[in-house]
Amino acid sequence: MNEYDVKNEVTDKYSLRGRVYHKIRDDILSGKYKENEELREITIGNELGVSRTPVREAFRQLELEGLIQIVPNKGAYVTGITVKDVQDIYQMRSLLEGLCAKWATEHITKEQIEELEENVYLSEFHADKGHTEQLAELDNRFHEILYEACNSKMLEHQLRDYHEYVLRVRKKTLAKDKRSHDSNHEHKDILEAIKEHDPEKAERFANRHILNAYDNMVKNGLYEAYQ
Amino acid sequence: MNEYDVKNEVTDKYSLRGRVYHKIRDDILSGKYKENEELREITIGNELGVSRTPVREAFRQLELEGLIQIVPNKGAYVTGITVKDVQDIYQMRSLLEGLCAKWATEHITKEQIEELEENVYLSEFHADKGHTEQLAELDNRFHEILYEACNSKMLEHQLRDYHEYVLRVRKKTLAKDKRSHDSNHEHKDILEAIKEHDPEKAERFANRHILNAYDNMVKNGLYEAYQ
DNA sequence: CCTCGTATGATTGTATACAATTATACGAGG
DNA sequence: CCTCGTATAATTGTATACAATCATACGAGG
Repeated sequence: MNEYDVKNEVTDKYSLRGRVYHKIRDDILSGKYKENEELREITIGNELGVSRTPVREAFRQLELEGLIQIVPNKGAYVTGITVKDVQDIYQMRSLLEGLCAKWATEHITKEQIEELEENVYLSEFHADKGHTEQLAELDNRFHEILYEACNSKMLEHQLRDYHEYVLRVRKKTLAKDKRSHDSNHEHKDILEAIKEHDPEKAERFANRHILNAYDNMVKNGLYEAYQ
Repeated sequence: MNEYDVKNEVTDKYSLRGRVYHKIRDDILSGKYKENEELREITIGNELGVSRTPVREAFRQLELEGLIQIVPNKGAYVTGITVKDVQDIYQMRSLLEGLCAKWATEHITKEQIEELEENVYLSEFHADKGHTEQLAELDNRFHEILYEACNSKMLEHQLRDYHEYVLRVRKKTLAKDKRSHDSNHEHKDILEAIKEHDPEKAERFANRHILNAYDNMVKNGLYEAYQ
């Protein structure tokens, strides 16, 4: 985790705006707010015990993300996230995670490779034991290392965004024992390709990895909440 | 242009926040604000004749885009955009524009195809005449149609973002007569693949199109402003 | 009964006041 | 001379007051 994110985390934790932002975001992603529902600044402010100012700032961010739509002088309306949105993001992520793995192959450090190796090793252990919480954390970290290693601020930023977007869905997916072993194996493949300095191979494995995660999700009907 | 964007345009035109947001954004992208420069709410507010409130809201959006970094209780610092950022975005765009063309092939309407045909035809004319303004507009529109046709809110949103990002650079690139003809030809190739209902072919052509645009930009050293 | 205009209330847009936090300067103590 | 702590100034964070805008209700006029 780099400096940028540490600071963002601080913001989110300690500022009202950050808390409001995440609260609304979660409520939209979790389906608490329905499509086209109108969000009133004062109502949400009262619910969270803050004034309109932090709520407004949170609205502006959510608008930019496309989660709500603001009509001037009128109101904020939930855009929400559909099954198709999740599906599309997985397709887009597949391509970009591939690019990330490719670039990471060319820029990764010794230390990062070692952390990936440790990560893969530990994941195997926790998968055997069925420790879903730790698995989710390790999976996060595996991808996070690649994001850092790809040496592209833009790609890193983008993939983190998508990653967060599908985090809820992904966590459920990994809860399935079978998938967690497959996922580990795919991580191992990506790591091997990186160690062999074969960027194209790493790209293909990473592509496949995301698509497999998506297929598994569909097969298990684990994204019904997003209808 | 869909309903969503019409409304956003209204926002940007008539609200102080929208104007402030675009002003700062342009100033960062054009290099007026240097890397790591501190942006003070009150200073910018005074410059634009508005209070801190709209400035703050604009800051929040810029932070989410990664153009500035906000340190709590301290200040906002310009992250800026480097040559490498532009380069990376072109690589990412290449993949996503490919995906967009692929999906567009599967969902495009008769009317959209007709508009593309008209677009390509008109572009040839303006390229001959050296009408750079119209060419830029037509090029925008060509990609815009594909974004609409791809039938994915997420991908559409993302590509519009990137497109805006590199707009300044791209406009300069098209000013070169040679490139504008090549670009038109590539547009024609994409359109033909779509008409043949060959998604993979459309994807490859779109991939190539963006990479060519990038290569041309590098070759002409047209992105020096972003050093 | 319908249409249009106006009045009224609700909501967002903006400005500003005040609180909290941070950085800096400066002096006491060692 | 250096270190540490405190006071002060500057800046952001938040709340609130007021302005502008929009939606609705209602009544006059046809």
